[in-house]
Amino acid sequence: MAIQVRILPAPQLSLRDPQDTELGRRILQTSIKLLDQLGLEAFTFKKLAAELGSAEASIYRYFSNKHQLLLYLVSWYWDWVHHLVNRAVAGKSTAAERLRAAIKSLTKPFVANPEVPYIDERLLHQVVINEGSKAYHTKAVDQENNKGLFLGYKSLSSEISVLILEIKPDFPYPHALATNLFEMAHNHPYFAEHLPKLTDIHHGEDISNSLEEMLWFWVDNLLQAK
Amino acid sequence: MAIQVRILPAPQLSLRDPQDTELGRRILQTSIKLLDQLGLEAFTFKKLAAELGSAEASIYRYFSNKHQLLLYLVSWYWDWVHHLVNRAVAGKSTAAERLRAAIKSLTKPFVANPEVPYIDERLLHQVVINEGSKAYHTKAVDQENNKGLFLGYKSLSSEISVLILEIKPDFPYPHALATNLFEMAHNHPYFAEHLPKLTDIHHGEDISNSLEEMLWFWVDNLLQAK
DNA sequence: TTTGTTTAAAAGTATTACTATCAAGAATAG
DNA sequence: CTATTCTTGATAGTAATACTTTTAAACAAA
Repeated sequence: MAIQVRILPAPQLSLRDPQDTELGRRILQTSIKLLDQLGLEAFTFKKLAAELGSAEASIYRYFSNKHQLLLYLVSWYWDWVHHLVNRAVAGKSTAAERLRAAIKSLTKPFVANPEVPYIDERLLHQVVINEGSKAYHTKAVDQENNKGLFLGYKSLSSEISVLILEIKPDFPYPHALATNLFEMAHNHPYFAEHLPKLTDIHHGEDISNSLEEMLWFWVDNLLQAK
Repeated sequence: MAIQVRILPAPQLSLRDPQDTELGRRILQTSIKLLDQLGLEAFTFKKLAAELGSAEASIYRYFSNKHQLLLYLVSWYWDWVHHLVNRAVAGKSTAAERLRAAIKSLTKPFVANPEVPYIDERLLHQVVINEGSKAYHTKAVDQENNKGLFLGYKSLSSEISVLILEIKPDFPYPHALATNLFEMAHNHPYFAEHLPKLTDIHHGEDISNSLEEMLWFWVDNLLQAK
């Protein structure tokens, strides 16, 4: 019996859920590939349609523009990471073990055998590292936030901050620390590759291990505050 | 005698230095205002020209596109903050005092009497908070980095990491901590305003004081690591 | 006075970001 | 099994964007 994971992004994130149709799933799969290759700026629905052997107008039936598609993908990503965190945290008995496991999931948000056939989690992880911050750095943030488009990110952040408070109930900055962990988990691999002067971890082999170590160092020392 | 501060961005950051001409200075002044009002996506050279009562083609003589203009402004910003940090650090006798002063400059990068008449530092600070990360989240990062377009940011980061090592010579992540301070200094005011669930500081009156306090808390605890 | 530089104005091109229409095929309901 | 609805691909069209080019006037420098 194969257990299928299905992430359910809020309906406002698309005109209709692309996961429901063959074309929709191919849009997701191919847009991740193209976003990785071209970057958000050079990515267009026209190029995506060409790659799909489909028509521009067909894509517009799923997403009203490329920003909405990006929001969908980013939101999918955070729901996915949330799922991984939940699974990793499940067995652990102490709060410290749970936080440690959560950090491990954050720094390695993909699995050997992809569970969702039309999403390459490894590639999506790259895309979110490269383009993710553009999802909320826009003039429409407040509107989009009111529509609940950032709930995935916020609810994971909130869950991590609960873990933090379990370890140290009087820690004054649980949300900031949680967010900080996410930001570091994405920024430092990017810096290591492109702007190495800005970090101390090194591009190459086991970057996710040194990243995990660094995040744990942060948590461990900040939670020792008296 | 009036002492004039003049920031000198690398020549590669513009086709010709806008600070040299009246039109150039008006381009800087007005583009900051428009970027703040419209955001990078809706900002165009056409609108800027209209606002200036000038022609689109005239602006293209200074900057080859809006991304280059953004890079120029961001670079100018970091050189400016570097200047403030240098000044703040100057009198202090201990490394801890110097770091504390640097953090203060980071969280309040403007002065009562603007020293550069054609740049509103307060507004530029806002623009860099909102749009700054787009300067390096692009497919051309590596090229642009090789051309030295991010030297302003990197050299300030390097200076702060030296301060960190003066306090604790065996601290394993001086660059990451320095970068982290910059990122937090920009992200958390943004979060406080738009995505308050992601932070613990509050939008309003003395946000820069609570921000300074939080950054110091970070530094102080991380540097206590044994 | 001549020369060079800088600008505003206008016009033109290629691409982007959509919107609308239509016909064929697939799925679905009665 | 037929009528209807839904979905897609194809085509065309529009407005805005991101430039580039040319020209002529203003001005500054030699």
